[in-house]
Amino acid sequence: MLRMTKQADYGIVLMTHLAARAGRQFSAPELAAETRIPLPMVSKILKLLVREDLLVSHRGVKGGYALARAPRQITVADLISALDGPIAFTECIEDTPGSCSQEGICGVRDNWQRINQAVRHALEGITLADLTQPLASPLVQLGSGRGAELRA
Amino acid sequence: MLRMTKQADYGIVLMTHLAARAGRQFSAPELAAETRIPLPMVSKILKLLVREDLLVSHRGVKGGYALARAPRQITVADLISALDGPIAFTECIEDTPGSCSQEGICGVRDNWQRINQAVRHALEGITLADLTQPLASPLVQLGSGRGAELRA
DNA sequence: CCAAAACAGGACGGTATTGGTCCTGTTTTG
DNA sequence: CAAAACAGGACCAATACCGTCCTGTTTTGG
Ligand code: FES
Ligand code: FES
Repeated sequence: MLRMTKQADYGIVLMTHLAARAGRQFSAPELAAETRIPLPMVSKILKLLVREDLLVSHRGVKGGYALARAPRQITVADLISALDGPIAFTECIEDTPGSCSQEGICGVRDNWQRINQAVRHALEGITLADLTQPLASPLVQLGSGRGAELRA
Repeated sequence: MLRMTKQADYGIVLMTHLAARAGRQFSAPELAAETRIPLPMVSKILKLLVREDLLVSHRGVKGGYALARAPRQITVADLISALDGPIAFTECIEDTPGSCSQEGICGVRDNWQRINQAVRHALEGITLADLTQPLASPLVQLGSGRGAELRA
């Protein structure tokens, strides 16, 4: 089906929520209530995002989470990498040779890179700031944005 | 980890192999031998690709498979859709309302589309023809025009 | 100084999806 | 009519994911 994990999905919802109300600080229970995402999940996800330096946390009774950078400087690619691990869309991207049995005879090796780049590039082209804007011209910042250049 | 399934991975290898030697017809055992992919898998995948009209098959003793269209008209997106199902990168793309619990309060709804489009677009931008070319300047054939702005 | 609220960091099991094999047809060649 | 190859599924084993829970540690404020 080719989809990202629910963790990343949730993560984007949470971060968007946070970005739309930037400045303030939100606790996990608070975010869970507002997004209707089960609290344990919210908690788990936020913790991961802190470790990846996309959020900063404040402990204690009046604790909570806030964005670590400006919305414009957090991309969807960042979020997905943080929550689902590196964007290794195809199998043979590891730079370590020998990891793939094909290697010697494989005619696509280099092309995997190409595909990975394309996807990564597309995801890097979308920031949290973009996601908070209600998308004025419907779906058409694509051609002008990243990703199109891949094609020529 | 965000990767496509092995089926799609294999599929791309197989199709690239086929595209590089277009015109001819290859049997499943033949392809299995040349790509070192287990025969049952090869068979399974090729059958799927036939159903999706990306390959044409010929039965009988001297049977085999050949591309259904020109390499330039088969995109990586086609292959992935055929083998892994529709590219529904995020959860809430179904146009049928009610499929998501968030719906009412969700501020990202429209943005899922944006993300999906970006990924799909990127994958539609790569054709089999591209994959058969050994990619001259390493990963930098981005702006069709030779070595202009890349720099850095 | 202590209790409550919130973050930190893992461990854990149930479930869905995938990867891979195999079996039983049907079509074609010679 | 036998062999080679495609067609179409059924079928498990392993894996990854989703979601929960438990045991700390830090901060607030009475
Ligand atoms: S498939 Fe692994 S190197 Fe090509
Ligand atoms: S998350 Fe489903 S509609 Fe927004």
